Amino acid sequence: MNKESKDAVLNRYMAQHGLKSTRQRSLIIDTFFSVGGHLSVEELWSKVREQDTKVSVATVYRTMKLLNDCGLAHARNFGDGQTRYEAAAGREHHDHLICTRCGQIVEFENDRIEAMQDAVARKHGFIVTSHKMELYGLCKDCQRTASERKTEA
Amino acid sequence: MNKESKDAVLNRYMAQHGLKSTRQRSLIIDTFFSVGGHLSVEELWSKVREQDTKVSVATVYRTMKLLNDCGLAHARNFGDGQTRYEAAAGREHHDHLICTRCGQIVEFENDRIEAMQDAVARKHGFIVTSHKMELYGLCKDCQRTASERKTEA
DNA sequence: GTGTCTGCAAATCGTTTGCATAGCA
DNA sequence: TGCTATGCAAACGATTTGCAGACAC
Repeated sequence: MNKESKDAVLNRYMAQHGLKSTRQRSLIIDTFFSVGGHLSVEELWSKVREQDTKVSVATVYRTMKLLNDCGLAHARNFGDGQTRYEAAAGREHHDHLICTRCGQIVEFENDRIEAMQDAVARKHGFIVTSHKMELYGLCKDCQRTASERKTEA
Repeated sequence: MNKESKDAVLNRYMAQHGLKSTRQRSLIIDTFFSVGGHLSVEELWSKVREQDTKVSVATVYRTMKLLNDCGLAHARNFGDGQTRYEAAAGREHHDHLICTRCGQIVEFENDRIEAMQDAVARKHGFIVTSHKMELYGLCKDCQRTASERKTEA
């Protein structure tokens, strides 16, 4: 059903904007949703080229912008210099835990933090429309690696 | 006294790394700390050039990287495509409220949110070393502007 | 002196765009 | 047919780098 509503959103959006469905677009979109995670355009492009060598980066950029505009994907920026996209259809808002050693990204959500953010904003006269919260640190595995290294040294 | 410790940190860092104090570096650093706020390299460069027309952007980039490395400045990324720097010496950790209409940036800190972030991370096996939290929305003035517009329309 | 800086311009990196051609409806 | 999409390569904006001369110590 998630699948259906995704296609529905996409079809409606494309119809409303006079956009056409093409082989490349479908391939890119299918690949994006089937791979999942937080993909950079570069990564997605290489996945797509496993199916069709001729697709250009430009098309991947254009398609991801389209998915972002119709709300099916969210552009994210984790400080590594490239934009990453994540699937957004019917998903709750969430934030990220990022391991600075291995790059693993874990999603989480916490209503109490969100409520407190609103409270802080209100105190400063702001009305919050969106926010970004990223926690950087070491995941369980990398903590172990780090302590092993210390022991070895 | 803040000034003294800043210079102390800088001098120690420069001595340890065999770096030299130059006219341009001093000018850039002084300008950065005296202007304050969240400066892009471009903005800082233009301020610096009011004093010395000959300074190149490259030097400003190199100097800000230096300040960042020795911990006196923090690089920030508010999604407008350019890196912004803020003074960091002896300041508490804080987060940002950003007005999406006028670009105003307000700093705030909230220990309870930070505590909850740590708790969430722990639940996922992470140890947090740093984080980024930005709340985007409308500041008081821009809310008024927005509602006036609605009234006019 | 000698090794670090600086300015300049060229290079890079991620991303966007113009244009002629290919493709969907 | 008519209009959108694609691929390509050139254009972009922010940032970095190689190099020869300038400067600090």
